[in-house]
Amino acid sequence: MVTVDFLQGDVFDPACPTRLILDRIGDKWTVLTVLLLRDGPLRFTQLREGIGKVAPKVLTQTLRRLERDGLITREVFAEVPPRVVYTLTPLGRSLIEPITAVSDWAEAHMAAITTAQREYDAAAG
Amino acid sequence: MVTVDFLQGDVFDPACPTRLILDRIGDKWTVLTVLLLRDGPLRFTQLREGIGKVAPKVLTQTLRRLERDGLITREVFAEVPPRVVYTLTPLGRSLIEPITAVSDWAEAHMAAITTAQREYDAAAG
DNA sequence: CAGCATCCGTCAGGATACTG
DNA sequence: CAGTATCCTGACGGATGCTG
Repeated sequence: MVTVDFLQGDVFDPACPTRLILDRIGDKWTVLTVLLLRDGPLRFTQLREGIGKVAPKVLTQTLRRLERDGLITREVFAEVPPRVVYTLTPLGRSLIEPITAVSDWAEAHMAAITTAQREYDAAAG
Repeated sequence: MVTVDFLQGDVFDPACPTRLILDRIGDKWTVLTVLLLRDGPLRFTQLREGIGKVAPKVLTQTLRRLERDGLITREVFAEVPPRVVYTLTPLGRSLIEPITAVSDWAEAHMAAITTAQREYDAAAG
């Protein structure tokens, strides 16, 4: 087993924290949700509309996971009709920075990637 | 549609570069592969053993995708037995930095996340 | 409004066996 | 050695309908 010792922890261990976060980041709506909440708390429907095309079930799953991880809080107001507000915790807010690092990289190198893809596809198929 | 204008590009667009990279990062072996290649070129079997439990088919998929995106190169030596060497391109190498940012965040906040999870699970189930 | 319940399709990922 | 060829499974994501 090769180790990657410039990273603490064993990325190869399925229980590795980095793997956990990578999995979160990898799923379809988590990052988008965090980004949407960046400018302030939002209600369920606002998130739903903000994201575009999410089934409520899926959004709920995403939100529950984020809540469980301590990245957002869920506040229920005992009103009729009910109102539920989701807010980034400081922990959740702090995630924006590494996300942005990835995003910046993506923006910066998108052209190169696209070019590489075109060349690859042209070369063989 | 809410926009997240502190990020260039529309993260909500499925064709968004950030989404593309996020998807790559999200899949199971891409990041590990890049990290393994950090210290120099490796052969197929070395990667296979380094990762631990990957079906050859899956590793091939991962490598092909990385090659197509221009993050690694694939060199075939016409020998018997065949030898194939994978190497990070400068582009691929540059991805290590944002990955590390995420990893560092994960390490730094792992304890907080685990605590949050335990509390959440204890509160309800 | 904010979801839960239910059913369903897809596809990444995996196990296994075989080959240039 | 470095894959390819097959077959298979499960979890994620989605569509729809209903309810406190």
